[in-house]
Amino acid sequence: MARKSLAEKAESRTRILGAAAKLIRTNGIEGTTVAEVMEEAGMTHGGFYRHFDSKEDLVAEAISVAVQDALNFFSSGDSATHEEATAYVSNYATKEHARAMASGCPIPLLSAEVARGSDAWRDALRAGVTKTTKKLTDGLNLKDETDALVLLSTLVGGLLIARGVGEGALQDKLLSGITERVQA
Amino acid sequence: MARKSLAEKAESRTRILGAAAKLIRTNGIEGTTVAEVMEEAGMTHGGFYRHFDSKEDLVAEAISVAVQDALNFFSSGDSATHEEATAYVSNYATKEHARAMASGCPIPLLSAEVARGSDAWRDALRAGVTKTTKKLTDGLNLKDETDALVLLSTLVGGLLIARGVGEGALQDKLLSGITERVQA
DNA sequence: TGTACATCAGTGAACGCGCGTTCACTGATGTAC
DNA sequence: TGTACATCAGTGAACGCGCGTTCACTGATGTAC
Repeated sequence: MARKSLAEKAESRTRILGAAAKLIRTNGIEGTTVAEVMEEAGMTHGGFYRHFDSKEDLVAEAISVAVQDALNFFSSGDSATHEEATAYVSNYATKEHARAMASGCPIPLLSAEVARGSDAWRDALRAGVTKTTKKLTDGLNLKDETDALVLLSTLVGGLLIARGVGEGALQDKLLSGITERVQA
Repeated sequence: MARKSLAEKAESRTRILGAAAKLIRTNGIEGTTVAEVMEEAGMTHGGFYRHFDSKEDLVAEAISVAVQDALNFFSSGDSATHEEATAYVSNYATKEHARAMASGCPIPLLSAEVARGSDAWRDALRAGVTKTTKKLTDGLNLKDETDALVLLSTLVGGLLIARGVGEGALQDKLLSGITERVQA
């Protein structure tokens, strides 16, 4: 295949990152292959290294993309409206979110692998946690960011456990319990 | 090598499961190889299939072992003393626990992979969540198991995020915030 | 209780396979004049 | 503005490697008599 224009290259890169952000959440980082990502982006695997130095490199950027996806739930800027923040909280611990891995919050899906991964991966995830914390603190008028971190922990832990135990009575009790007790 | 006695075979099996329970928490399920597990157990990889049908099989049992490890924090039986339960809670969201992957709580370490895995894996994890919930409900005199599930979610989510963002100011704020606000 | 022999725990080499990465190649794009 | 040519995005085959699993082999264990 012949050379593509710079604009097309930029579009390819965006497609690769989007595919990776989706696949690492669905199948995990180790469970996602470079070839799969490229196929999902509509290309063959050989061209991958025109865009990224390594899979590790791709993953670092894909985490940032997944984090940004999640933050796009809020209006742009550093703050959030009260409506956005309460909607974020009440949509978090739900069956729909538990099932939606490809587009779900990256924190419960990726944290364990990121913990064992590179500094760049943790940097990308930390940026997401920090920004989400700011949104919640602001939107819910919490007294400090620590309150938002604890709230986020409850949501993330609840969703993680809900997925880990699988669908059924325990998951239902857990998800409804979280949503109930977390409403401000 | 010659045949081993039945007693020796049982000891080998126990060593393999112990090694697997430790390694899957340290390196993840996908990040753990059969050869590594066997080496950690003091054997070569070829003998593995005298004990387990497949890696998936081993992992299902290893999750149960890891879960039992965590429950051994409590005295035996279904209930727990108040001291045990408060100690469990106050030791959970700590730097020590965040660093101790090999012997740490399996829930934050394994849930994401288990969610994508087999029914047997989820069954093993669900048993752990259910038993831990009972211990906390009982030991802390909570009004119902849902309260215990929400508490466990906060602890698990907090530890998960702490590891995901890595050591530093945010992790410190998160861990101390959880421990503070979770004391009954 | 002793003997004969079938069983099988563990070894180490080998299997097929899929991984991340590299490479020669193509021809349109980008650029120097 | 047009021309000549160097660049390089993407292809598809190939690389070395490590994975889960299989297998022939060994000799002490377990068992049938």
